[in-house]
Amino acid sequence: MSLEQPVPADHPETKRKRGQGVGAVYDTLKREILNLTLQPGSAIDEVKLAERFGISRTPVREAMVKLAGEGLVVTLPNRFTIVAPIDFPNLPQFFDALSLMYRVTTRLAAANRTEDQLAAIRELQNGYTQAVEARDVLAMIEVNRNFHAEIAKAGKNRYYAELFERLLDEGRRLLRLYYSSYNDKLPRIYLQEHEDMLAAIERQDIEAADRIAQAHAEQIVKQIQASITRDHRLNANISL
Amino acid sequence: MSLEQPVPADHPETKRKRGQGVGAVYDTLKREILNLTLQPGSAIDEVKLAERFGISRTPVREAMVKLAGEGLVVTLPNRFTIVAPIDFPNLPQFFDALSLMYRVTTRLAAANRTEDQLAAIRELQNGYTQAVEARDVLAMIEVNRNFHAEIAKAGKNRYYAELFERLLDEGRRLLRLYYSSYNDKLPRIYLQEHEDMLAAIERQDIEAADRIAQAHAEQIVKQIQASITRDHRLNANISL
DNA sequence: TGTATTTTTGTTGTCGACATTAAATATTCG
DNA sequence: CGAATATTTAATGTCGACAACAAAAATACA
Repeated sequence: MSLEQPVPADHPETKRKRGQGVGAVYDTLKREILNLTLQPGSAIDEVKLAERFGISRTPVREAMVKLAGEGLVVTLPNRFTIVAPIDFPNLPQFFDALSLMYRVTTRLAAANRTEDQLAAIRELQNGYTQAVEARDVLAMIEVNRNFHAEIAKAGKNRYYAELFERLLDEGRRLLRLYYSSYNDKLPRIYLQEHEDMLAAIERQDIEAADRIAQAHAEQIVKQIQASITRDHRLNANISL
Repeated sequence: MSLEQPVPADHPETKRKRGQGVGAVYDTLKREILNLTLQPGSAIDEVKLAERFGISRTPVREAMVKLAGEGLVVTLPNRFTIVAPIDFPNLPQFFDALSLMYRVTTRLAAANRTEDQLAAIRELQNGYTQAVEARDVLAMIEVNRNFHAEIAKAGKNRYYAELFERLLDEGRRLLRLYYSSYNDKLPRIYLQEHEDMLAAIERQDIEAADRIAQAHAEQIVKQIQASITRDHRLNANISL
């Protein structure tokens, strides 16, 4: 089940400056993992990657170590490195942590946001609106992530922001998995919830921000869970 | 201000098996950073490390990348890697996140602990008692960290557990900084609080666990803040 | 024919060497 | 003598090569 076209070649002839190879591999791999361009569980070939980027294996390996540190890939010693599988049995814990981070970061944003940060968040909300109108699911998922990441940044707690970004990234894979086709209803609900969230942050209403964030989290969790249940039923039918 | 004797040589002649070099460097560096054996902000020499462990620079660098991913070191491109400085202006956010993780992990532990995990936690509490009796500050700090990390593990949420461990580690440096000499009063307070916490987890009293964890967090935060204030006053006097 | 052992194959983990970079030092010129 | 420039120095980031390792394939043996 390939969700995307074959990966365009990254012009290995493009001369990269010294010290940028690791970052290039890291960024590209991360994007491809979160977009499900690289299938969870699939093996990653160091040599091919090195050839693709026109560099040696050393910087490729360093990029792998970074990705492994964030749990995006898993290294099997002396064998290979695989794209981190999606850990379905772990989803309840994931949702729990995600919900808490939604709440905490939105609360803090309401308390600590500056005008500039408010504007940055609003800018992303505009981008989300455009993505909905363009029916561009990919863009919606990405902008949604950045919207909440920006709120976390405005909350000014890097520990929460970091964990939240990790959770949002992991969530991107789940959303990508279940919302590959456009569905009209959901995005509009989220749109309104984002609007309310933004308003609460603007008027620095911490308790309202908390309530809205909690509701928003529940909404999303419910949707993903429903999608998974639906998916399981489909699979069950196939095996009949 | 050296807090420890010169580092004992790690027997470079000790033949390590292939694939263990990175781990050895990582573990050793991590311990030395958290013990303040390596001073925050001090430079780390890749070549010397390679010589010390009797390996080449490649695995040393991979260990650095891992440490950098956890925020324990900071890499200055094309220059050197330094031990992560202690970010004092960031302490309020640190305390906020630490307190929340104390609460969340203790709550979850009360809800989800198995008998085995309960036993493991109690075992660590015994170790803490011994460290207090032996007036061994170093051991107290380390066992304290492991005690709470074990509680987090019993809570069965790896996202919380991971963040919490990172915070506890960072906390170790602060404690090490301010409690290098033994003070009789504090450890006994913590001892009692740990006892209460363990009891709440045992009888699966979630609300009590939460309350105790919150109080425990406040206690610790207050102590560290007081130490820092005291320290600042000392410094202020010096500059008079 | 099925199982145990050896050989082959592909990939990893590590090494020593080298070019690139930025600071430190020496040199030039006003 | 002092500031700007050139040179040296020291450490990094990267490379190509090689040996160790684990799976797969081939072979031997019961």
